[in-house]
Amino acid sequence: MKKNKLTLKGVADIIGVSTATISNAFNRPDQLSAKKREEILKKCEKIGYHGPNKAAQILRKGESGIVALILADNIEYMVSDPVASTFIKGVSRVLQKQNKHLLLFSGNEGSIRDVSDFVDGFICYGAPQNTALAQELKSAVKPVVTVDFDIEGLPSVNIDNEQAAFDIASKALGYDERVAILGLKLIDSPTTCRIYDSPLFGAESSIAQRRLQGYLKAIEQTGNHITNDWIWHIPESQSAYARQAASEVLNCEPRPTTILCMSDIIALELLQCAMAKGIEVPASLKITGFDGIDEAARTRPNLSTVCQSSIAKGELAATKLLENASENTVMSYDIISGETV
Amino acid sequence: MKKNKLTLKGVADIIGVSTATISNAFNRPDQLSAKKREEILKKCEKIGYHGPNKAAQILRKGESGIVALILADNIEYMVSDPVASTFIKGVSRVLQKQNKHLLLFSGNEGSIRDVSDFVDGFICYGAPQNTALAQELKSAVKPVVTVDFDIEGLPSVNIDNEQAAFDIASKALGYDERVAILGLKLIDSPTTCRIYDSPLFGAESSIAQRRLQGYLKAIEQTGNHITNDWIWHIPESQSAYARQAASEVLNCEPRPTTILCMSDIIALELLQCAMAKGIEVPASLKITGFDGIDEAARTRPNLSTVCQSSIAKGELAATKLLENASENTVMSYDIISGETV
DNA sequence: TGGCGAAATTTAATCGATTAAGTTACAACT
DNA sequence: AGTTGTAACTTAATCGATTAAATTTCGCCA
Repeated sequence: MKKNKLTLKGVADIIGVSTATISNAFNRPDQLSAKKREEILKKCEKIGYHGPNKAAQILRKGESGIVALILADNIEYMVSDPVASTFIKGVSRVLQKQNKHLLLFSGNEGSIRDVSDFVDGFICYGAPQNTALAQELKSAVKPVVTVDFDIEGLPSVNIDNEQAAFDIASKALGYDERVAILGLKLIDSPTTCRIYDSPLFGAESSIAQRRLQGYLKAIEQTGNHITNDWIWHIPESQSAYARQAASEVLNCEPRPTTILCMSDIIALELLQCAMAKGIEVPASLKITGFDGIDEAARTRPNLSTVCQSSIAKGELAATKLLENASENTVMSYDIISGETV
Repeated sequence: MKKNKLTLKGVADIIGVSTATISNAFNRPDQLSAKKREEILKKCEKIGYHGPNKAAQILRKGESGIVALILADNIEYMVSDPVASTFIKGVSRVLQKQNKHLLLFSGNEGSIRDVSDFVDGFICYGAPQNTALAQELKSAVKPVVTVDFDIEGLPSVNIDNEQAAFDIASKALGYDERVAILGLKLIDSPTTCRIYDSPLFGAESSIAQRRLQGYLKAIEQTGNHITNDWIWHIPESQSAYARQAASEVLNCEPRPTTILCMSDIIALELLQCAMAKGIEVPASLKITGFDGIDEAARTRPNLSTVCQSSIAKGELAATKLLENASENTVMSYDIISGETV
């Protein structure tokens, strides 16, 4: 932790050229002769000047090479969720390749203005819980790419959640089913519960709403029906929250014959509960998941689910941001025919 | 994405006071009357000036509120490893509480000088693979805290890896054992292999070396012995890498009676391979892990391992950095008596 | 009313660069 | 030789703040 007080000015004095020339040697090779450039760089190396101060560059150039990844839920949860962390992987892979840096930002705390002055843009993963954030994104000074939700006017990366939900549900549903749904973030409640008549969550249309629409459509088209008290709200895609819903839904009398889950984590937890109770899957209970996490393919029986590539999503989001693209992208997905339907 | 061209100077002109006063209103309440301060803040709010530009502050004040977390392996791997991501959780929890921001930095690429000018400090998690990084940390201009390894002169957070390894191995070892070790990052090789006579990895003493010392000591003290060809090197704590080593070690003739694994991920993979082969654990094969990840407690049989709190480690590392502490901290660990020894 | 000290506010230097515009040097051409 | 064009550098304004030091204001008391 030693102090090096070398500045462009100082170095310029030592070497005997102007600050502009040194700056150009580092940033704009075409502005000086290759020979002088070599010479300058070599001398800088020798006296221990490792290039222009980054903080000053950020101020002057207005760009830092830092991209903020806003995790709509808190960071704590996100890094342990397989889907989210795979997404982060994708983002970081692209950023690294382009020599950019990744700042992790919690959507549930603080304002993006805290960092807006020194980041080059935002990737927001997942629909914001607090509407203030959505508002801030809308009026952000720096470019924004949204993922897994939409905000009017901002470029986004999504799959067609409604269609995907419709597809997987259609695959599962027979003619005369009792259907339940284990939904993710459907309403504004921090605890697992049935939704009954609660208003659906979020002004901005979220993946939860889209998936729900898809499910409902499939249920209707297959001639089945469902009431709100057989729709559960789970606040986060974690086993602990899912367990409670799983237990409740499996205790219903009569028991559902098909349960549509809005994430694999939820579905796997449900599957485990069902097996512990000796319920045969899929013979007397069909289960569908959503996401296509690795673990879903490894379990026995393996899960029927919608597989989307989180890593590709991350890569695409980062690429769009860096390229300042403005259109929305709808990615493809795969319906996995597992052993649970 | 609209442009707001408000600067301190502009605001000062509008409101009719000096730039210093506005700056003080935001940063140093004691420098002006409470009344005027209120008035200024209110007016700023009205004209849409949300406080001093952060980029300029970073340059002027020399602090940004950004902490860089260097992941010695690449980010990609780290966010999916349960131990590392739990650590990140701990770090982010503390930073968030103090209104600091988290920058994720890959240890295997680029120089920390790329960010040194605009971060307030570094937390380096895990021993650097490239020695250049170790060198850079040593001479870093900003504060550094190392975790799970040591660099002379820098504050660190560790458990006593040698003692812990000794403890867990001692628990497993009987009098007349055939012992094998599945080691993590023992040598400088990107593939899984036996170490034979390869030189051990890393100039800086790493957790791998310490754990190995602990194992060897326990092996010796219990009157057993081991040769290098029964020590495996696994480059990263991932199932895929572990699988190969597990398969090899279980095919040895005669088969080891005790296998010491340097991570839970490795141990769990080994356990699974063993069970698939119909080997009875612990009756004919004892297994120990390291780390104490949640999953290790949930498997059947549950794993005998060393449990260290990654979240506490993360919190402590962040706290030390923010407090500019300079001493080393040795954290405690628990020996988990599972069903695999 | 004048004087004094503390509080409030302003002045101006500084943080460390980038870059448009201006200057100098020099080779090439008529 | 004189002109011209281009390459190579330098000058100086600017990015948007912070803060020590200087100045002004003001309350209070003799």
